[in-house]
Amino acid sequence: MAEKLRSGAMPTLEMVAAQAGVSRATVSRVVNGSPKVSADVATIVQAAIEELNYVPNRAARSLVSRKTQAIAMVVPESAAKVFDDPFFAAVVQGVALYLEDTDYTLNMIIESGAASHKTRRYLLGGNVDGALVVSHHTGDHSYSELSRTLPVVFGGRPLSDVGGDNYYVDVDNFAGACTAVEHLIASGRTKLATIAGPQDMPPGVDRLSAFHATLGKHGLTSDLVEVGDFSPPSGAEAMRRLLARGEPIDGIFAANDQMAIGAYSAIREAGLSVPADIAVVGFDDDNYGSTATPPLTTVRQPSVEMGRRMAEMIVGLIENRPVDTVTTLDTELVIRDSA
Amino acid sequence: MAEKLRSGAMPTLEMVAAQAGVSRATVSRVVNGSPKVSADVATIVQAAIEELNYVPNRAARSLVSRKTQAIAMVVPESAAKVFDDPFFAAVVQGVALYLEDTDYTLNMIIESGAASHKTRRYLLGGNVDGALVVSHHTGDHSYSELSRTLPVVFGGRPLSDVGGDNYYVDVDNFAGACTAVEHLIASGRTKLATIAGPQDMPPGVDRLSAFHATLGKHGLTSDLVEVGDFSPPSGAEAMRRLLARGEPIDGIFAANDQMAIGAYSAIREAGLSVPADIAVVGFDDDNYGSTATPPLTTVRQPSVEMGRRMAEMIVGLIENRPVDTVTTLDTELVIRDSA
DNA sequence: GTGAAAGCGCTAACAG
DNA sequence: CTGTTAGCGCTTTCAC
Repeated sequence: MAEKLRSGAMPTLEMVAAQAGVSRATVSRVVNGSPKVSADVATIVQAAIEELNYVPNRAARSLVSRKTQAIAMVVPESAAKVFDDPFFAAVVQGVALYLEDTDYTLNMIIESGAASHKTRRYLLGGNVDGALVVSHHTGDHSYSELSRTLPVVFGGRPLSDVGGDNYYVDVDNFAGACTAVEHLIASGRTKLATIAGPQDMPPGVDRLSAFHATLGKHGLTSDLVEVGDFSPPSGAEAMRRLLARGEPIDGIFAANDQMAIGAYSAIREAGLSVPADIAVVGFDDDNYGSTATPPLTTVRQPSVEMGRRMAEMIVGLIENRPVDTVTTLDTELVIRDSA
Repeated sequence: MAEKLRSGAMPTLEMVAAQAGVSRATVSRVVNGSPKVSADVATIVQAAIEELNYVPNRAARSLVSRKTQAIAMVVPESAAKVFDDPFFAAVVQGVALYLEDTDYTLNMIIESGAASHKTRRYLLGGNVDGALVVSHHTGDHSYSELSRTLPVVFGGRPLSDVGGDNYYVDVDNFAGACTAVEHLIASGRTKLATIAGPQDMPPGVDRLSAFHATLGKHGLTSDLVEVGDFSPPSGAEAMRRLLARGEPIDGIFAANDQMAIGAYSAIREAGLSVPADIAVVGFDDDNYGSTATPPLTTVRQPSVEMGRRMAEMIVGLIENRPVDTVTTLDTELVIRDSA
């Protein structure tokens, strides 16, 4: 055994066993915290582990346990989007933060267009124990089928939750949008308009219906609705169309901050000012809004928390713990200077 | 062998061998593209692989090859920073995009403060073949020592590159800042000031020295320098201090966009306007600047490309290909409305 | 060119 | 409680 100990390479379980004068099985038990090991032996083994600075080999462990201790995070292809949307970074952060305290590893996969097939192969190839799919804005659940083979948790409500068997965590878009519109009304604005998000995305749909619902609740109505694609330019366009209608507008609810910022410029172009002439409230609370002039009143969504929950959920699923199918997170109105 | 084929589980190399009527060794050779396999046999095997939808088991492969085919991406702890700095998201994206075409997997590790020890353990525990460390703004290379044991590539020049043996890719901060200041001068501004970044971070240092150097080149000088910490509020503070000096200023170069945006508000507070009274140019070209009013003239740094290069570098290092120690990326002046 | 055999480091029955 | 015995799925000499 002396020969083995002298090896400068990474220490193996066997070396620890030799060092501690026990069998590999015992070392394995200690490493895995098995209860059936006498305290003293455990101590000896622990010492040997420390001394040798032993770290279990993941590959070997995976091979036999059929578990990879890895979780994939699939981010939609649209390279540009990941780059422009601070939301993703926040979610990833939440996930990583949660996983930090577990034995799981986070494998990032950014879908590069046509490589979707490759991604599937990877996910189904036994490379990970579970997958997290962020489809927040798109509601695209083309990975739904995967969940039959692999635990999958989505970020954002599926567009069509057929079967209702998808696990996901989402933000309460409807309620959040309601508080936004309520705020506008509470501050005395009555001629409201909205820049809605794409109507094929859950957040787009929910935030718009909340607009109408809240108006209705106060005996108001509005057909001043223009749709954008969540980008700043689209927000500006939508605002111009709204203004072009010639009807009076004193408050606008934009389905996200980026579009709200776009609206700012259109409003200024028209010689109007925020919030004196038109109050604006957005949704998301990303840095587009917080650093704008004037700082944007908006609805904050707990992105980091969302990531954390997704991670918690997938781990629970992997380890066969009971997990709620859907988790809905609350939003919070952040009042700044635009409304 | 019939029994084995009927298994619904993941197909193994052995099953493919049986299906193709060859030995496992041969299948392995085909899978790994070994040249010494007759074309016809290779075809048969390929067919079997297709038919069974075989995907090699990573763990098993790693176990014997001593390679994990995984690369870690270590992002500094400061949770807030990752969230606020679009730069990170872009770099991660670049890395993921490059790796997409390789057989490597990206393991994201966000350092949660004290867990640094855990991270080291993970990196040294043979879990990855190499590591990418993003220390862009901080220049913190506390992982330098690791590179003696594991291939490591840094994002951003080390604060002190002792030994000069660190591999890293960086952006040409000095040259970039020069173009910014040149632009200011070219547009007729002569009373220049700068909001510098922290002087314990390479970008902070380089961008400031470029400011002085460019001024000098044109026979100008300026002691109108205030330091910020790269955040919007710090930019506002710095601008106020600059203004409070009472000396005339008609152009300011901010070491990054976030501080430039902060400066905007301080300038407005003072009843001045951008760019009429004071021209402003930033650095980074993130969405803080592009969506501001007026849109910020700035120096774009190729963040995605930086990630791509880092990935390329680490893979090269892992596979023992000759790799340049340092890669410096060029920047580009983006002229918008603020200067 | 192709097959046989020997593990890689670890866990999991199964005996004692 | 602890040791023995088999492999997990794959690569890789070493013969043929």
